[in-house]
Amino acid sequence: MSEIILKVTMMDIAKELNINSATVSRALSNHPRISESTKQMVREVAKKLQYQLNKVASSLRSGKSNIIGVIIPNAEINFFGSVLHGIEKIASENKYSILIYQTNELYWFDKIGVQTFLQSQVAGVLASILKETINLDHYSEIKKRGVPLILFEMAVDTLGVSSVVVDDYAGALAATKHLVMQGCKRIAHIGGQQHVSAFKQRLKGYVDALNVLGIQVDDDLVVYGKVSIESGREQMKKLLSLSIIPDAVFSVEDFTALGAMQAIKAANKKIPDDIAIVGFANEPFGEYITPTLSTVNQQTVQMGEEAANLFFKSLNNSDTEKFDPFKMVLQPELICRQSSMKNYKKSDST
Amino acid sequence: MSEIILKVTMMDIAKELNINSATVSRALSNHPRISESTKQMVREVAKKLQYQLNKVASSLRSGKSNIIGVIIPNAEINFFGSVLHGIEKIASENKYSILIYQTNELYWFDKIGVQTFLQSQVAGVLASILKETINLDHYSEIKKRGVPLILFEMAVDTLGVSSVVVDDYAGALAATKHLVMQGCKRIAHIGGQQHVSAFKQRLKGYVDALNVLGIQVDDDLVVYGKVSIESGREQMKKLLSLSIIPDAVFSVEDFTALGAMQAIKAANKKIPDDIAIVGFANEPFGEYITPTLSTVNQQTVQMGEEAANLFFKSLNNSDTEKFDPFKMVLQPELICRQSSMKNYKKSDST
DNA sequence: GTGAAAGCGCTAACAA
DNA sequence: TTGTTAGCGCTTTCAC
Repeated sequence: MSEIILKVTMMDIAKELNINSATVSRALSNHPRISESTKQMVREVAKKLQYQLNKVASSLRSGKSNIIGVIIPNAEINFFGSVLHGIEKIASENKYSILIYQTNELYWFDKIGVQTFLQSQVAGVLASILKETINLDHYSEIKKRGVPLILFEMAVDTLGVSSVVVDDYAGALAATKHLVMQGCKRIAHIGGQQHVSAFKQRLKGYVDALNVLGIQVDDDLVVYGKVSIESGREQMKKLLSLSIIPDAVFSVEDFTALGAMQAIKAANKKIPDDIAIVGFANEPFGEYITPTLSTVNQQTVQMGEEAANLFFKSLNNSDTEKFDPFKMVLQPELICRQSSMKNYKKSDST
Repeated sequence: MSEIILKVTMMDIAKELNINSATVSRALSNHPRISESTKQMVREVAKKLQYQLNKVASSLRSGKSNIIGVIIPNAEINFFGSVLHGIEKIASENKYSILIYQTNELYWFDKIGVQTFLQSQVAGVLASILKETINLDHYSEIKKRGVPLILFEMAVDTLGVSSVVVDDYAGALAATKHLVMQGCKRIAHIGGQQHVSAFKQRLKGYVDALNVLGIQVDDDLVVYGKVSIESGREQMKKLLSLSIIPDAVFSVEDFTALGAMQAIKAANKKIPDDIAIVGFANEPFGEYITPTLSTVNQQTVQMGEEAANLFFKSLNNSDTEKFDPFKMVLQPELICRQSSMKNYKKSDST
């Protein structure tokens, strides 16, 4: 149990077999010009001595590493845990490891994270950049040093790097159309901070859906708040105080939708019969509340997978030619649950 | 924008200043016996040339790395995202980076993860071992190679390593006592798979709480299922079919509790008036369902932080003396919400 | 098909 | 206070 395994190197294997350490290296990496018999012997001794490759030395010598750096705001947030899962899955399949760094949405941390990754000689960086971005110099430094950079969740066109984002506009369009199809006539929108482009796109989708379907957009029915339960509650109260209240709400985000639902219930209105509601983000709780919340799924795991895939593609292409930045836009999925289904079958869900 | 930063080494700085690269190394690491003026000059040139330390070379030479490997089942699961957040926070504060690996609860992945970490020369490994563990040889190999190993969520006494766990017994005790204090007389328990020690401890806490308070444990009121909504629903139906139904349920886990709540509602019983209920895990949804779910908080972020702290402690102590394995037991926190508060104030929560 | 030798970029022991 | 030298463990020319 407590015996200690000493450091064993290729040199040790070479000595044991009276061969050169270069041959050992070649044998272990399955070099074509090494005889099967030698490979066999080397593998046996390696196993006997419990040899483990020293990736640090290997990486230094070859100038290549198989580590990808991932920058996220916070691993505790469901969205990023999911993306991380997707990234690690693909990386793992390609025998790459994942180094993570949390920015906590702070510029300073973000900058240190990038620097640490660069010093660690990562093969690439996958990052979700800050919502409030002042300065992107540290990101262009990644590019300048020849390290592939892929963005997810947010795209920054000026950086000239590939990115994976979800089509917020299409999601909002689908959600709003769905409410119209349910027979809703006065559809309100609780919007988010308009300097966040995703929230702006969702507003645009809402407006365009109504326009396309020949419904006049009523400015009174569009209110703005932050992404929080409290804010949703407040904004909904405003909507409920209108002379003619809405019969549906498309909310920019699930937590805001939750707050709105609380306000609707407090006003003794029925969901979805009096007011139908659709959120955005597919937060896990939506499936468990009463009524269950219709929402838009952002394909988070797929986002991570595609970001990782883009990285591996850029690895292969960089050998031959310049790899053009590619913006991958994932199509979100409308999830219709009780909160927006006027004729839903009552179930025993909570 | 598109200019390229060439690889610049300590040698480049040394040449520029006509000094030795060893002096550069010492200056940059703030060695005490280097003059302030030299340090100043070196730092200036380093900045001018946009020098970045090559941690791979540094690590190979010094034999030390500042990377910690973290093994978790799945980053998508809330619990582990939280723990990861805690670990990364402490690691980051100590200028360490985090390499992650997901096992997906598969032995084979687990083994590969450990091997990858060892090859990457990590300074330590923090791991949540598999629920169903057959073979722990790869974990004892970590120890044999002199790499500190800390377990979280699950402890394995035979491995002789430090661990951070939550006191399941105390949590169950508190939850059950709370139900008694609410005036409940017939308290049922929906248990989990009894080969999982955490679930066993929760059953024990339930039994002991009743015993201590002089309440006879009724075997009919203890049922077992898996950790899932469906299972909770099924087990609750069993309890509801008893000739005298329970007036409270302590459920082994929040999802099971959610299923139970659905079954109670389907049977047209009121929560908590007819049947009060407490879960375990503090899943986010508990705050948002109707009624809000009382539960036991497992201190996940703190678990990660303490695991990382234990690692850093073992780093310091290993220099002087053998570091004794230490089992840190976190005290869980009972969160009383509507589902168990017989006299709760009606609020507008959803 | 294998060996010899050099060197990736850094740090640490030993000199001076 | 700084320089010299060696070498961490590996891979990769260039030989043969």
